Amino acid sequence: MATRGTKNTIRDVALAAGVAVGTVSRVLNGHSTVKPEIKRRVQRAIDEMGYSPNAIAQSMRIGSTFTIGCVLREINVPQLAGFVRAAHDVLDEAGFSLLISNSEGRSERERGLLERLARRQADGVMIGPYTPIVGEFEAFLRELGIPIVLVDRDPVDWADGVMADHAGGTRLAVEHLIGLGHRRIALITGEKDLYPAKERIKGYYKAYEAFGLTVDPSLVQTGSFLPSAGFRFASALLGQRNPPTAILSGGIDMLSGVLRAIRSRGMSIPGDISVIGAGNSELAELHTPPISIVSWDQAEVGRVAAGLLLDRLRSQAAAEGRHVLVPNEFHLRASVGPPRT
Amino acid sequence: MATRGTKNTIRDVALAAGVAVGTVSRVLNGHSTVKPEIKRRVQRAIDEMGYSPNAIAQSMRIGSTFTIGCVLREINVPQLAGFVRAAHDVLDEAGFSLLISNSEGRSERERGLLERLARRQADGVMIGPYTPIVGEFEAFLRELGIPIVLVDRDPVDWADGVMADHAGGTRLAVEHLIGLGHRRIALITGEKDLYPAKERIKGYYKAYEAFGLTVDPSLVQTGSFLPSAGFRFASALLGQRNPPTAILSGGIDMLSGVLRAIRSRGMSIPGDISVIGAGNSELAELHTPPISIVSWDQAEVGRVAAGLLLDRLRSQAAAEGRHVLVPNEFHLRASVGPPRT
DNA sequence: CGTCGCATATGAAACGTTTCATCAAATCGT
DNA sequence: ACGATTTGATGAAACGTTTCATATGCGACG
Repeated sequence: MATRGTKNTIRDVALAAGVAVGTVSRVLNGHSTVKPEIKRRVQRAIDEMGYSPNAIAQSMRIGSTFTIGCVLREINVPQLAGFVRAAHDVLDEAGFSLLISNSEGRSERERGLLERLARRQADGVMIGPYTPIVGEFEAFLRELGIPIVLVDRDPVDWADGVMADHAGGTRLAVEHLIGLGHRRIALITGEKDLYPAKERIKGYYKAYEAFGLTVDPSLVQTGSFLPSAGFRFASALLGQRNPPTAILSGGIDMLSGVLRAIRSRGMSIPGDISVIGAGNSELAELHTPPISIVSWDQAEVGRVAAGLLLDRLRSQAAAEGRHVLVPNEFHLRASVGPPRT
Repeated sequence: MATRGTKNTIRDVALAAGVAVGTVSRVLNGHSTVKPEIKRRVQRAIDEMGYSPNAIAQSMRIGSTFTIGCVLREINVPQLAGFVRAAHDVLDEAGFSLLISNSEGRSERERGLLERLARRQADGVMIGPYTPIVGEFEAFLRELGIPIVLVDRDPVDWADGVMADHAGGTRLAVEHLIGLGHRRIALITGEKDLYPAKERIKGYYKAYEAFGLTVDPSLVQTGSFLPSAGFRFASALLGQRNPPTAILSGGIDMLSGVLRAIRSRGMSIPGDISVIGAGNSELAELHTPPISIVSWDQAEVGRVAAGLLLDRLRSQAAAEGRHVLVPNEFHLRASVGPPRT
């Protein structure tokens, strides 16, 4: 209840209760046996002076900070915020705090942030790095000495990972389009060596193969997940001599750029072009017409990532990395129709 | 470069360099004078063993953690994520880390999270509490002993604050509607004692007064900022015997609910009803028709919040709380038209 | 030539916990 | 009633830093 100007310590509590600091500590941590009468006395002292233990000092002693770091490209995009939110809930429940940061997809920032997390003795890290996890950067990650969960990245055997099955979802979507008669289907997505882009391309090719068709490589545009890239790629594709009849927007926040590009050319959806996005959003749902999407449960990805980390922290067993694949679904909405003939 | 299995400490560095730990510390912190030759020797030892200081131990000693906490209702809504993002950038620049958490607008969670931040010795907190800042909760906040920046809440003299001028923006919007001939304008917004709601109501009334009109109180629906409330309130209003001809959605993530409600009744915008949202979003921008909005610069709010906190940390001077009002603008888009007569 | 002062390096204390080896007191069995 | 055992409290060490009061070496000055 009461509060001094100056923070009081376990020593003050011990003094007030007339016991040794060790005893207060045992009471605080419910350790072994403390005589009920002493326990009450200590408890009362604690309550009266509104004492609560200094977590930094505890961390220093026990070597664990109950802090998890999270390094993503951009927490400002709703999908990733959804991931963070879900992971937060799981961690919070377990008494862990979440330290977040934006890498902006820049390599040196990713390194810097991770070094900071290591210095701060974070107990674990969730990260979806843009730096390729090979060679020097891979060594760097391993030597950090912190359990890592990779988020939507190629699985490695020395770390846990969660991924969404972009290949599967993309394949469903493309097959649907082909079934409708589309033969010129564009796929735009991010840096092509990054898992989500790579998998979408893979799914795209598989669909074409399944129908015995050959891909026009000029219809696959890759390089950046940014909305601005969505606009740029879509504009370029639509301006071609022989434009696509359908566009797959293969990045969680690229859809708005693609829609702007279509709109700026005065084209209609799905009359002039069919559109499919990646990841659900209010935009996709409430757009006119509603945009079909390939989607997965972002919250589930967050929960799994946090869960894997907690598991690893509990059982120090340095088992092999575990990898969880979250399924992808194709949601058909009015933005998809047969190609204009 | 090299890395031992076990983390090495300043002691190891001292040993390797053949100096005392104090000397290593002085080198690390660029303190006073160290003979160049010694400095080189120490630096080399540091580099060779890839040593980096344990931030927890540093915090313990110097009493500062370089950590800022952030407690919001829901980081999953893009507007708030935008706030977090901007604040993060400013803090990151200054070497601070950001600890985030979701209060879900629940009082006991807010308290719990703040207690946790205090235990962790956070250097400051940014918070937009849902618990009214009076009486016991106010005392609790003050006694936390951590600098606080209130985000979009009523200003108090003992803490800094950033607010958006919702009253001004709402007034502009309502005046525009009245000017177009609207007389039955609905305002839906959150818990009516919370700053953003209260201000919007204030602006709404001011606009009516400015035109010498009287308000039909049944058109002002308050109680929750959730999208689901947007749907509920809008549905109720549209179902009235004498429905409004315009709706102001007075909550950053209520618009989708309002739009769903309008859609579910098969009404057209702006033919049957004019719509204005709060806070810009891809949804508002790319909707058909685009939705007019009352908006403010969320990133600016985040930057200011972080800036106020850093200022306060630097100059321990316990000056009075400073308060920054971020302006609101009305963006007219196609979702607004004259009322059907 | 002795002493003062300055430049630098040292070692120990301190930050607030937890834990562990002791130690004192109480309880038990015979 | 007395040694053996258990129960429960104690005090100090340890975690990895920073900092501060000393200590040492060295050139300069009277």
